[in-house]
Amino acid sequence: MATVVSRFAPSPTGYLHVGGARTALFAWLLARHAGADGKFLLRIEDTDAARSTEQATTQLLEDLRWLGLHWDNAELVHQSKRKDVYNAIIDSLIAQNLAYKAYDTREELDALRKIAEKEKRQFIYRRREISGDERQKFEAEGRPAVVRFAMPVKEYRFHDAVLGEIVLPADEVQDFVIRKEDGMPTYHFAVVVDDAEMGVTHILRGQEHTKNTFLHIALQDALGYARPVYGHLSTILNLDGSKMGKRDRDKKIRQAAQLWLKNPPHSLDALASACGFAPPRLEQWLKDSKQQLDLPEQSAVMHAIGLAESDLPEILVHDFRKKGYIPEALLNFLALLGWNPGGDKELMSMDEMQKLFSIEGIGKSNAKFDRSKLLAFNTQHGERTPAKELVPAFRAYLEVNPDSPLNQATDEQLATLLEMKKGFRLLREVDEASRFLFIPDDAILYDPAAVEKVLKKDSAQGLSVLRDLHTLLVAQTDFSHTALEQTIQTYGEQKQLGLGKIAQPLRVAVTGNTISPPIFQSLEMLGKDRTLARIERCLRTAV
RNA sequence: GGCCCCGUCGUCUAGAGGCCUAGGACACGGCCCUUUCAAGGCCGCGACACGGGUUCGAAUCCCGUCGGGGUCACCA
Repeated sequence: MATVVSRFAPSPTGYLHVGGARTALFAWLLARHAGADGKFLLRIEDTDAARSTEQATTQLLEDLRWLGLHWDNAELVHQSKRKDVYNAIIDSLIAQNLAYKAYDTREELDALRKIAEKEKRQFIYRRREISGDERQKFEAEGRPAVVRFAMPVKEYRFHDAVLGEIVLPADEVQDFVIRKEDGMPTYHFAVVVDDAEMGVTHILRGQEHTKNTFLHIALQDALGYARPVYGHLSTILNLDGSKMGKRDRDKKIRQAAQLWLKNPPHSLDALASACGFAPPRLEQWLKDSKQQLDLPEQSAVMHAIGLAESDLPEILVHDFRKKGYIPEALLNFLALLGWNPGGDKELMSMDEMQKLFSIEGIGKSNAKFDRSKLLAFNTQHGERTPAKELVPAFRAYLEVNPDSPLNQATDEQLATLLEMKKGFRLLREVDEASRFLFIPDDAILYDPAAVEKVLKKDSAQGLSVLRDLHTLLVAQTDFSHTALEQTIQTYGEQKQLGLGKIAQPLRVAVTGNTISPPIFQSLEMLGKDRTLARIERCLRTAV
């Protein structure tokens, strides 16, 4: 089998979002499919100092680890640290006259673009000869310059592994910037050099890069690099057809904030002080849909206007983790957005996906992200995976939900909980449904509607059942769920009561609510003392 | 707007000229099971964007129309 070296090369501007996750997954799958001959590399594209942050890199790695998309290069490649490498190559390109310094100011370029636009033609940048005098003058006055690659004017074509033959006619060829004024290479230059140096053979990336590929192959030709296999992936869209982006969360918060300001009327200053913002900053954000808040700012605003995390669309990998998705399920779902192994196969383990993956199976058309299908996938993965194996995912969930009392639980307990709630849709459901087991007895809050319906109605039949049960359970020595069920079954037969009439009062007494994991197992886990304590407290205080 | 890509149920898709009165999954509706919530079982609803060709025969090939996406940076 031929060697496959694929890579994922994100720019660190925040948490990983699902589109990026899918790109990473495909590249990972491609490498893993090749087994021992495959490598998956990770590189950080941080040539844009203004947008890249250290923190974002950390988050990115964390997300990738959570997904289980492990990379094979021990040492992470940061483009920002390779400036000298790039510049040496750029200088040699200049020496060979394959690249040149261009002194146009941004204003000049803008003006040229405007003119082109007015004349309804495309702006094409080609080398503009300047006299030696002029050059000297520019250099003397220290006029800033970029370096452009002198792209040979000819037709370019390449075979895209997913899209097929792609052509760029010669009249669209132009000289593009490879070194910015600040001395950093542009993305186009850095990718080409790094992919070559890292020995990358397969590049899977978003469709927005399709046309960039011509620039990259021109550079490869000039530098004598081999041309890797390219495959451009379709875009993931929202259900309404809009592009699924990190901004969607921001958008939702902005809408909610505007609504909050309107009815009932609140002042901008009130909101600003509630979330600790300077009013002008807040106002700007509210008006300008291009502005974005960072994560802490978002939660400050959400807190101020009473918007819950669960009201926001999940976009970032982190959101899905926090919500209680299992990484394998997310990955399985993502994989099927634009790829399928052919036939009816849908539910797959990571191993199966690795085995079945191929570039040929990648589709060309955009896919809409349907969360309800993802939810179903999560449910099915949860169901088919043994509870024990789900514990790490549950832990990872709890890690980002530090407020959950389940953080106190042992792994064994978590496994039991998972087992009890088999059929759960989200880990969050297991969490929320089990919290009653990990809070103090006197912290149970009785839902008034539940008390009314289950305990008080029908001349307080529920209450009298509860008193009977208390007596029975005091005498109960074996508190295993099977023994408990036995006892209560017998009681029901004697009283001619269906299990519902007995289980529900018990549920309310122990959990405060009408919804819980299976009741007998819950009682077993709670233990005799706490069960009795809760029944007593309920009889005493709930009515 | 120029250029590039795409177009099968509401959604993800199977389909590579006859196997298609178009298959699966999710969602939705109904029924069943049930100690709650789920899960599960069964049944149902539901698509080849449109118009022309080519062919004995087209969801599959060609052309056009329409629709969607991408891209036109010293951002990646």
